Amino acid sequence: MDMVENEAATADLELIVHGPAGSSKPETKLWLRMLSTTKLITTEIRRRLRSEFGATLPQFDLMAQLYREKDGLRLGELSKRTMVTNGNVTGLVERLEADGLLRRVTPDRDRRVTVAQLTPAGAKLFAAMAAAHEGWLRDLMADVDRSVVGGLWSDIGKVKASARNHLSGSEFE
Amino acid sequence: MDMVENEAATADLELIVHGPAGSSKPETKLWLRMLSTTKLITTEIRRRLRSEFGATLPQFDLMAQLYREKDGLRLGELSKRTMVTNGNVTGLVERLEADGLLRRVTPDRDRRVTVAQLTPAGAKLFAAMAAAHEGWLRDLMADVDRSVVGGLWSDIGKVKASARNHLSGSEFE
DNA sequence: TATTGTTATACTCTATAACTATA
DNA sequence: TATAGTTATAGAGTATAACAATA
Repeated sequence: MDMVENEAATADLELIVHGPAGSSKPETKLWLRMLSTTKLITTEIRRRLRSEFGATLPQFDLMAQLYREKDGLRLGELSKRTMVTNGNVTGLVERLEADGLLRRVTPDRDRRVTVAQLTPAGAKLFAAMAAAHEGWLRDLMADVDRSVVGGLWSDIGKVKASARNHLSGSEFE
Repeated sequence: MDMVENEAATADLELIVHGPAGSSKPETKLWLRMLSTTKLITTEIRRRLRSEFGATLPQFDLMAQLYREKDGLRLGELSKRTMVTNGNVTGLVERLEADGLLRRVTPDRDRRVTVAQLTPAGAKLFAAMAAAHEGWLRDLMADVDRSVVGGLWSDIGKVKASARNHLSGSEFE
């Protein structure tokens, strides 16, 4: 990931919708800036998760939820927290279970329920991924902050100003 | 998309990596906030693009690039701008061409090159999508700004403060 | 030989809906 | 009847690498 490409891609995305820079509404500009930034970062994070840990971002998200809940979570709750549909949570969980990273348990009190929880191997792997992840972010944000964060700062100010015009009881400031 | 779910998802993502709120580094917090926000918005944008226009977000991105370049773009350039690999650009372009939204042309001066350009139908469809898109964003940002934008504002300030400690010649402010 | 695209492959994700078992 | 998950299906996206045509 290099600086030149970052800036090029950011500039492109700013201009996606309505041509010349500055012509979009503040909401749109903020959104495009966040979209380009998160795309740059997620692409790189995904690449590293895959090459170094054999994991995907959705899997990382799911494991993160379970890591915080030592007793595990029901699949429906996992679905809500990860914003992934029930049916697709089943598939995600199956792949992780096949790798020995989590297990599924059905409690006797309600046999409709399935609770997923990390195995020791899963918890260990997640801890390693999270640690690496933190370091990656520090580096990646350092790459993008000069070109993007300053712009975000400015865009957010405009969205806030714009929001004051049609929101009552604003919680800003 | 409702407010309660937005806030829940945001809160969850903030806590993904290191447990209690506030324990993560500023870069990580900003990143998690942007990730949760963009995920909420992209999910909804993708849903509406599909149901109202039969398009995907990558297709929208690609068409946006071509919309700005009436003479078209070489596939390699399209690949760079959309951050999609060459091989996958071929697939994207093929699907759009099959729908009559763009055409591929090979210039005589260099027969290795393929230039893609929107057809009139493609330009018309993109204009309609972009207009709708702008309205969707205004609504969606209004939904999330109270809970998220204020937090972004605060997080960015911390990243900037943190960056001042290891960047020379900062372009902030 | 280097460049531009294409093809091939394998997996994963996403969306939708029908279905099963349990309550 | 309602709820929790599972299964089925179809389409797209993503990553990698080998390949063909042209320069």
